[in-house]
Amino acid sequence: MDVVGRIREQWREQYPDLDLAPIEVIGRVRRLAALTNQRHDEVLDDLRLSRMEFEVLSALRRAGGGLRPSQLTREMLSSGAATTKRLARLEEDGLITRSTSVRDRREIDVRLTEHGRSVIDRVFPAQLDRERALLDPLTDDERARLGELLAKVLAPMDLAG
Amino acid sequence: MDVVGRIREQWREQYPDLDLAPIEVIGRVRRLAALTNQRHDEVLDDLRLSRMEFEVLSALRRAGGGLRPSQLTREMLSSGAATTKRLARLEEDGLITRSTSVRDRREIDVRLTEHGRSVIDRVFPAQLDRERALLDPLTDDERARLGELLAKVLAPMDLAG
DNA sequence: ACTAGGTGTTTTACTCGTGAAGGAGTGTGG
DNA sequence: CCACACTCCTTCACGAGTAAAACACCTAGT
Repeated sequence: MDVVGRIREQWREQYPDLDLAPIEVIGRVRRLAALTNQRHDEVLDDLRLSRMEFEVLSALRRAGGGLRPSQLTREMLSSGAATTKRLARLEEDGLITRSTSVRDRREIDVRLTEHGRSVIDRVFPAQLDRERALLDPLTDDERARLGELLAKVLAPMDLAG
Repeated sequence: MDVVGRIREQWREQYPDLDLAPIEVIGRVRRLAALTNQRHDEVLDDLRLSRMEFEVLSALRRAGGGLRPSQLTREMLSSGAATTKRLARLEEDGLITRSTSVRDRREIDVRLTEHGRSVIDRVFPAQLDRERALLDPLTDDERARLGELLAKVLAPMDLAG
């Protein structure tokens, strides 16, 4: 039995009449996220890059072109203030540029620099390998099934909030 | 297609030759954890209780008796310093007591007060209902299968560290 | 008994996130 | 045209987390 299974056992002893089934999913999702975040951080620490800075570079890289801070904020499920700080730091490190849009001068166009792009092109595949290794215990079919089931839970939540 | 599916599409356009399958699982796990944490927080905000304080009370409640700070730290995957701060606040609010152990005076025995216990006995079932609602899109079989698959990924990680 | 080393908790100094207020820019109805 | 409402981004004040050092205590070898 895994850690979450033992936790559920403990709860069952305390609350024998409660339906504790949701723990099996939600508890594991939260714990798995915490652990994968830790692993992610270990790799990035060596590169003097925080996980959230990595997220910014990733969002820019996969968008293919420039993004505005408000778009980045939406992608990252965090506050606008956090985005400003991350961008300031990434700009100082020469990984991105910020330029005010000509058509609407409230808007900022955030873009990867040459250097920023080369960093993310190096780091992203390495992170992907790391993630693939975590899924080694699953067969390809199981991995696909797991992805489907997660999508089924996630889809309505993303619509709602 | 859900948000993570669209993100994978974007990556595929940028890196057509990379195996992006891990995103389907890891990306969804992380996003789902972030969203469920947000929901959790909403409920707790009304009660002037932070999510991490709730985690402390939960760990104590399901343990059935007293725990030491180091045990709580392990349960919560966070630093010892964080545990100290949370316990200080919970003690001030009258939800727990801290007493130094007699046999080994380095150790602290953390226990729920009457009040702390009544708070968690009220809040925990409510959170469980909330979590059950999130899993409504799944049949019972799907929920069970999802739990199993997550356990399969989680078990080796928990052993490792 | 003394001390060297180990363990359990707290303190310190710092980073990073947040909500709310602020500043700058756009645009619309009178 | 101009004031008012709205949007986008940033700044501010603060709360919470962390790593590392400090502190308190125990224990085993001499």
